[in-house]
Formats: sequence, structure tokens, C-alpha cells
Amino acid sequence: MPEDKPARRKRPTIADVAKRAGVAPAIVSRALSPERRPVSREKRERVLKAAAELGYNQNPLARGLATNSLDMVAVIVNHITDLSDLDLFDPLLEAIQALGKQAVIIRVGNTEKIEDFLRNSAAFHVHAALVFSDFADAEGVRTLFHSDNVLMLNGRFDAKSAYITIDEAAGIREAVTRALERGAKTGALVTGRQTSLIEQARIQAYRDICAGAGLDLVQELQGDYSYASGLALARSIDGASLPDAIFCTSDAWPWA
Amino acid sequence: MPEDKPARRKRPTIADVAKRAGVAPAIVSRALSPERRPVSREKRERVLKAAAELGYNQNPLARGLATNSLDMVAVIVNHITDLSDLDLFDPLLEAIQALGKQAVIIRVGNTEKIEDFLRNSAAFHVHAALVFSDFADAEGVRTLFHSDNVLMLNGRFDAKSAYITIDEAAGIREAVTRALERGAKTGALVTGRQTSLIEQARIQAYRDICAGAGLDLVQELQGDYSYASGLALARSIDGASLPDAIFCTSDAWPWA
DNA sequence: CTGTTAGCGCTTTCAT
DNA sequence: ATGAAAGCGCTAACAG
Repeated sequence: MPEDKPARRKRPTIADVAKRAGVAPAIVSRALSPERRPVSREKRERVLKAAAELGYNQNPLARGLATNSLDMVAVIVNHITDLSDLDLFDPLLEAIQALGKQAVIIRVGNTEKIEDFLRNSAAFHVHAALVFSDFADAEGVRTLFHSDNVLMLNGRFDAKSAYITIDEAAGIREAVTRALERGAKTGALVTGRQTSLIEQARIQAYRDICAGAGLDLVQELQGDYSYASGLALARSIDGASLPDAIFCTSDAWPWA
Repeated sequence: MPEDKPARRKRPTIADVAKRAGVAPAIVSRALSPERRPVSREKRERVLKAAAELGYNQNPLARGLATNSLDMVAVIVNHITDLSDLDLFDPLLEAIQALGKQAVIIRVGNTEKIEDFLRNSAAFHVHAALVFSDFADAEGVRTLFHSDNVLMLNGRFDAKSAYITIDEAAGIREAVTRALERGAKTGALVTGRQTSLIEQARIQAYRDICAGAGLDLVQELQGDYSYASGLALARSIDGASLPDAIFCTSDAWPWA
């Protein structure tokens, strides 16, 4: 792989375009801006022409520095390993790009503190941050990404952050009901990492709903959503006293 | 979601750190640089302390503008929908981040010309670009991302780009051999988008190897790697003259 | 509407 | 080893 060389030839800047079009740099900036800025029709056309001839490309860094904003959104996840992630991320990427922005996917992994993780790596000024990882809190993300547009999807929102929470109780109720209809008297619950607020809520919902419906939750097994852990847990279920039903708190609803 | 407000409070800059540490901004820059720059031990410590107290975070945009490089790598893909993508992208993201860089995933979708796609969106100065999408060529990527570090994984490399190609002939030979061992005389080949160079190479390899081994390739069916297309193609295979073996050029090797 | 002038925050000569 | 100063490329504020 070729090593870091400085760019081969300098790229044309706004000044080059300005010179070629015979206008001031500011005019170029306005003419090329997506917003409607005051520029005479004639100069705008000269600028567009010059820019095209020069193969001019805006430097997002310079723009970002000047406007204090970058057209990027940070997507903060633990990892991308679940089947359901496929259904999630592809449309998400598409949507973000349709907005003219790019997505930086921050994979936090199992780092307990996202701050530790990012301390030495760059913390971007992003347009927005979407937080799926349960390791991140709203204030920390705002600080790290220099943005007030944080959307918390992990339940850890605060007054200043937007959030989406899903009422999973309905689905859980449905699952339990269905199990009961099939004659289940006892059940086991396979859970994921319990530090997740959303996961805690799910578990509590299962307990409450099962209790209310008269289904005896005889076992709670903790995994980490991975196929491997699921397999291991499955083996660990006592064959003799097999519960009638097994519920999983995984993100994807298999019966959906 | 809160709308675009200017950042609530100004973030501390290198100047703030310098003031608090009683040194020049340049010293702060050197002290905080990952590389070993000449700074007296004592001042370095003062700087580090001041930075910590202020909660200083470097602004990557300013750094990028000054150094003409950003610690990001662009990953250019068609989309993320295959099961095998999970196995690929999660470790890839992890590896990229372990290098202290962030990954921007550019989802080209079905856009025929990546340039069209990116014309209006920002073209980043990235440290490197990894190209999986078969819609992108080396020169275009170098230009768009202002980087000479392009790694072509789609077969469309040129003299200046790094590349990785996989010798799939071995695997194909193995697959054909296995089919023959099981008594197959005829076979069908399910292919993907034929504009991909890699795909073309695979198809040719199947043809050559089957011909050489005496297995009669009676059908070639073109899909697009999606489950849906696979299903449709499966239905289209004539039940009466069912071939003995069916080969797929999909990226994931099901028998691996 | 247009051009000039300041910066944005950081790195980097270049003197000291 | 240190600091002053000059930019990186762009946008925004201010005069014309």
C-alpha cells in the first residue's frame, strides 16, 4: 500500500475558482452554497462554469471549521453482529445519505466508558448523533460530538436530548398470551446484558406480565445476544425440568 | 429533536490551554501531539494538566485543515444486506478504530456512477479509502477522497492503487470436484451482477473449471445476491431437467 | 449585489 | 526548547 504522501497535486480552491471567474472568493462561496444567497445570475453562472472546468470540490474541513458544523452524523453502537442489524443499518445509512450527510459509525464494543474510548481518538463536530449503544449517555455524547442534536435510542436520554423509546410491553404481552394459549404453564427468560436500561425494562415487563397472566417464570438466563451465548444457554437449560415456553429479550422479534 | 443551535458554550481551544499553562499555543500543540516533539518535560506536564482541567478536546477539523489529512477512512460499499457483511464489517470497524481512525461508510446503493452520488455531498479528505463497491474505480476514489491510500477490493485497481484480489479458483475447483465426487454430471450456475469484475472472474472460473473437469454447465442464472432473487431463481429452475448440482457465485461460501 | 476583512482552531516554519 | 506569525480553505460580517 502506498505510504502517506502529501496530496499529489494541489486541489483547486475557492480562490482559484474566483480568479478564473473573475469574481471575489465570497461570491464563489455564495454561488456554490446550497442555500439561496444573493448573487447575480450572471456571476453565478460564471462561477459554476469555472468550478466545473477546474473540477473544483469543496473542502468540507474548511467549511466545517468556518461554520462550526460538519455534515456528518455519528451512529454509536456497541457492535454490528446481530441479524437484525442488517435490517437496521442499511436503511439508516441510506436515509442519512439522502439528507446529504455521511455516517460515521462508532463501534464502542464492550468499552464501559465511551469517554475512555474516545479520549484519544477524534471527537467530531457532527451534525447529529444517534445513540444505540447502551454505554453512552446523552450529556457525554453532546460533549464529545459537539452537537446538541443527539437522539438517544438506548433509554438514557435527558431533558435536552431527543429520544425514542419503544413500548415493548405490547409485544411481550402478545408473546406471553400466545404461550398461554398453547398451554404453557412455566417459562424461561433469556436476557441480554443487564446494564442496558432498555433491557432492564424488558425483563421487568416479562416478569410483570407473566406474573399477571399466571405464567410461572421459573428461570432467567443471562446471555449477551450473541448466537454463541444463546447456544450455550440453550444447553444449560435442564432437560428434566424443561419449561413450557422460552422467551428471549433479543432485539429482533422472531415471530414478527 | 432540538433544532440546529450554535454550540451552547464555546469549547476550550488550544489557546485556552496555553493561557492556563502559561505557555505558547505552539507548545500545547507539540505537547499534545502523538509524535515526539521537542517540549521540556516540565512544560509538557503543565500542558497536560491544564488540558485535563479544562476538559480540552482537539478539534479534528482544524487539525485536518492544517495538516491536510483527517483520521478517517472511507469504506465504500454497495449496501449492507448480506449475512456475510456482518462478519466483515464488525471486525473491520474494530480494526479501523484500533488504528485511532474512524470509519465513514459510504453506501453507494445502486448508483451507477459514484461521482454522481458524491457530487453534491462532501468529498472528504480521508486517510484511506477501502473500496468494496464495484461501482467505483481507483482514480475516481482518489480524487473524491483526496487520498492516495486507496485499497481496491473490487478488482478495479490501477497502477497507483493498492489492491487485494482473492484467488477464488481454488475454492471453485474444490466445489466442482466435490460435486463430481457425488456423481454430478450437469450443473447450474447462479450469478450476481455481472458488471462486477470480480463476479466476471468467478463466472469465467466456473466455466473453465467445469469444462476442464467434464461437468456440463447447462444453465446460468443471473440474480443480484439478494435472498429474494435467489428464491426467484430457484423457482425458475426447470423441475423436469433439474441439474445435478447448483453453484452460486455469492460472496459467502456456504460450505466453508 | 459585491468585495474586503476577519476569523474558525490548529500546525508549522522560522527566528530566538 | 520556545514563541511569534503565517497560513490551511472557507464563510460571515461589514462596508460599499
